Amino acid sequence: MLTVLVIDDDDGLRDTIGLMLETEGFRPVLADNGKSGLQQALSLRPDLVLVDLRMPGLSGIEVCKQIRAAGMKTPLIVLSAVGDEMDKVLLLEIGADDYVVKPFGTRELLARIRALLRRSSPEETKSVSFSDVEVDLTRRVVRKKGEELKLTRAEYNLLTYFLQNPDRALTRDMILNSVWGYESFPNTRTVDAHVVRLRQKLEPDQGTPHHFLTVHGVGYRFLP
Amino acid sequence: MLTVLVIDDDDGLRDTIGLMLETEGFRPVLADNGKSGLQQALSLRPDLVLVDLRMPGLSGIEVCKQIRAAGMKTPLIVLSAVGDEMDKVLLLEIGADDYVVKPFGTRELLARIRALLRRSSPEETKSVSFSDVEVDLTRRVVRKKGEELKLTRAEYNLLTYFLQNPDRALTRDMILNSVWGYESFPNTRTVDAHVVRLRQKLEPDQGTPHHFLTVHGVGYRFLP
DNA sequence: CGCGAGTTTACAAGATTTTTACAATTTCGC
DNA sequence: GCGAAATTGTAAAAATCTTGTAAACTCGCG
Repeated sequence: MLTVLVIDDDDGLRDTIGLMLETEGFRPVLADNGKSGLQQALSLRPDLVLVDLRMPGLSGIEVCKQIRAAGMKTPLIVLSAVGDEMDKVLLLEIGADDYVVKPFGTRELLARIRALLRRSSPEETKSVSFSDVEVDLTRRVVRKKGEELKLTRAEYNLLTYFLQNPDRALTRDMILNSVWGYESFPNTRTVDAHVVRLRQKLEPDQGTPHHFLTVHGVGYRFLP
Repeated sequence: MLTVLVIDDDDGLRDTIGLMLETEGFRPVLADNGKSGLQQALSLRPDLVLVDLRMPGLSGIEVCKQIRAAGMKTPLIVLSAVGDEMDKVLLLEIGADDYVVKPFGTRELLARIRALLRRSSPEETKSVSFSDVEVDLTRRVVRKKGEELKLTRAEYNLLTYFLQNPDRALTRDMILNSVWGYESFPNTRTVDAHVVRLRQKLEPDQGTPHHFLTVHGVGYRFLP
């Protein structure tokens, strides 16, 4: 019998899912916050984890990351609310395998659980691409026209941030906060310096950016 | 008549397998938990053992290890649930010979049992290799160009962790968590120290790593 | 005690990040 | 359109961070 860990602070939803899993032949284990959920994930080693993205305390993002940081490869489904920005890149960044947007039917959730369990055994390589650039999220390697090229940590982080926010005007402050975090306070010009290097390394047409566009007076916009 | 020991906590499955074995001309012996299964394995000396990986109490992993620790060479098949990470290295680490993913058909299980009995008579050595390095998982010995070299316990554990996670960017924390476990909290630089020694002992081209690559700002990546 | 394995420390070498300075470009009032 | 002011591009210098490595240290054990 397969154990499914459900981490969600919404009591009603958590119980609903638990009941559904039980009737469908799974063994549900419930956690009502990120901290205890993470502990159970690590000690229990469940066959699959469902985790709510938005929780007080330890967020779903953190839970996912730490589960992966502990070396566990357990299939992981994120439950996200409607407004949440949820894309493939963020998903892979935090190590999740799939996501379901609330509100969802139990049928849909079940289908995704089964699908994930079915395909989770063979190791998939996870990558996203745009134009002639391919970003391999598990290897942390970037290829342009198939040939591997080296990005530094900041460049790589910036790139994945752009990938997570395609076609949106992003201020330098937004970028700094998201990519550099709240701890460090670099000059906003730092962003420019790194964008320059991304362009040098990734733009197909040197001299005229096609992907990393500048939004004058604001910041940048990434166009896949 | 060949005796087959079945260790599984799932009553239905255990009985199904038992029945199947009986009709196929084997003598099945059933155990519903790891502890009694291990005892029976040691006292009964069966010709083959089927063991469920995930059981309360003594897990299948432990059962396998202890059977091997007791010096028994009995063929051993692991029954694993879908989500379980099950690769050649782990399999050999714990001393199992084959595995079947649940749910499985009795035909498939039977075929594997027969195949294993057929080839289990001649002593097989179990190893994985990369470049000119050969890792003998049963003997816990590493050879480079055929010549045996000594790895310490930590070095060996780190190496097998790399072997289990080829071609993936691994953070120092992931490595620490998986190789050193949650109990001890060594400095992350400890990882570096051990990687250095693995490189010194295993890299063919001293000075430029071909297998133990560093991912600057992140950790390491092992390339077989 | 002395040994061996494992861990930490220290520091040099190297890589990356940030800042800086100046050139190029864009914006905007006229 | 013109020119000043603001903004951005860019390369190179400066500051910081990371890693490789060896040596020092710790710990358990015969």
